[in-house]
Amino acid sequence: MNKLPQKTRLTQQRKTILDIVKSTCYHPTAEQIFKLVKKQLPKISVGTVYRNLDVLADQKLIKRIDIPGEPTRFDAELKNKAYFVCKNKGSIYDLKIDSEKLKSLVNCDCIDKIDDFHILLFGTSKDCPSEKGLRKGQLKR
Amino acid sequence: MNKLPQKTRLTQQRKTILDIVKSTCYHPTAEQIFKLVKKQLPKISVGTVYRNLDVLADQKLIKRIDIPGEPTRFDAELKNKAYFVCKNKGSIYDLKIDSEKLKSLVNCDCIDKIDDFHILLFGTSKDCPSEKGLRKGQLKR
DNA sequence: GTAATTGCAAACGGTTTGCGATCTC
DNA sequence: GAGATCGCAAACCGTTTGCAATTAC
Repeated sequence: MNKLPQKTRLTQQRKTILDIVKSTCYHPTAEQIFKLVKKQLPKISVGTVYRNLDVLADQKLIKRIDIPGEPTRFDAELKNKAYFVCKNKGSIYDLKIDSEKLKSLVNCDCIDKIDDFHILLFGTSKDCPSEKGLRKGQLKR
Repeated sequence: MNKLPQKTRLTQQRKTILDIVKSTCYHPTAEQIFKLVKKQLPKISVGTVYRNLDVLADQKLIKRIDIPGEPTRFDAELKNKAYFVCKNKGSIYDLKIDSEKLKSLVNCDCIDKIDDFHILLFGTSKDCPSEKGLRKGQLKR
């Protein structure tokens, strides 16, 4: 939610960062993105990554996923309305939630307008990944 | 989610911290709690506050409220299932949400069991506090 | 008595920022 | 050329931690 400049530019760095977020099926952290970009642009610095993620998020090209106690992750799939975090392995599954139905669950006359929501569910998944394999939404640690 | 000791003790510090969280109608941060406790126990240190908040949260006597980009807040009202964050003034309103209805909104066969959820709604409140007054749920900044 | 807890202070980790140099439009 | 962005490194800020001293049970 910073002030964007009047005209943003499509630099190599910004393009590469966006491509990486778009192409990963899991939801990488800034640190992970940094490492991945570095393979293509070895001179890039963390600051640049954070600044670009800020810009891209302000432009609504990507979305932040804030999980308490973990570094922020990023998602280029904007239609994901919620995330399910499996306790066992730290996997994250994307959930689509009907915004209108959700709003109807909320009873509070103090609310004028709901612009956005941030929903995390915690629990265990049925087919919880074994030690061996990595699955969609799972971070290597 | 740390390992609690076999027997926890009710120290002056822990009692005071719990009392403060229970008695405030807004949702204080660790820092704010620290300042308030200090009035009663001038020698207390931040570390003690954080450690006690951890213990109390593990004992389910209080609840964390994690709002992206802000320090963690604490709530002694455990029945609050969600929070509404007013963008204009940073006010937080407590919401009760029907857990079962919420779960029915989620369509994902990967989920085995939902233990907990964490819901934040962002928007504007009808009677948004003016510059003059402070209201329930609002932090002085 | 002994395990839990404290105060202190230093360290941590993710993120931000100020700067002069370098790009993009 | 002007403004946006970069790389670098230091700073930031909320939180955690190691340790010797103290306290609750």
